Amino acid sequence: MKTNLKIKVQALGDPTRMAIFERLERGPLPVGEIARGLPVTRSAVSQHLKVLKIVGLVTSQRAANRQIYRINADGVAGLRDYFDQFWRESLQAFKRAAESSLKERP
Amino acid sequence: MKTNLKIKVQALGDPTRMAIFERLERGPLPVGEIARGLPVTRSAVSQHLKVLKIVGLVTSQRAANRQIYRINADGVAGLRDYFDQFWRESLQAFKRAAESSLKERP
DNA sequence: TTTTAAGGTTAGTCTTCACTAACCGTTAGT
DNA sequence: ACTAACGGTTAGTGAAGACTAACCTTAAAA
Repeated sequence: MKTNLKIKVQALGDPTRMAIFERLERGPLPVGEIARGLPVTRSAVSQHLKVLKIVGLVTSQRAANRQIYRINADGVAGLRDYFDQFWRESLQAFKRAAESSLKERP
Repeated sequence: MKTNLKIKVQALGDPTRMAIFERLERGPLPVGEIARGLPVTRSAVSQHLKVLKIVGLVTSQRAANRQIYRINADGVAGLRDYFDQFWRESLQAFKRAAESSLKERP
């Protein structure tokens, strides 16, 4: 599942998609509601939601006429875990580097 | 500092930049070493490193001829914290939604 | 001093992709 | 059945930016 992480980051790399993503943080919303307040057309929002859904950052569920989108918490957890792991690894690398440079000039 | 988060994600949204970023996970490297093994020229790598540096994901330090790049752990921690916070918030929103729908059909 | 290697910068090209407009299907209300 | 609202899809366009090539500076080695 590590492969998916890159395309998730890639998906959020677009500012509009990031804005949509943040709009869903507080709870599920229909497409029209998401589009309201964004400086792009509903069509653009729809396309972005499609991408976010494909990469696993949101899910959708229809209620009659409406399509309700919500955050996929598991997808977000994956991102957090990735950066947490990355952070740990780079910190460890930093320690190793500090120790070896300490040996060079004791 | 929350503003920086978006441009950090935006920076990592580019696959090549992500590859460079991951290349530095295990420890600091000079530019040439980073470029080695990547399917782009050293010039491209240099430009990408400039972006990563501006957004605060890497730092650089010169050693004689070479420019050594390393991960900025604080920058990564910011990303992790953001997604962790986002994850918590969306989970909470999910619980709220589940509870209210429970009241509707008891 | 000349040479070699390392890295940053710039100009220009080319590809990617975000966006709009127009259209279609679907559902609920009249 | 007709209408209105909600969403998804497509084609075409435009702009952002990733990339290369050429050039520059700097530092160490010859």
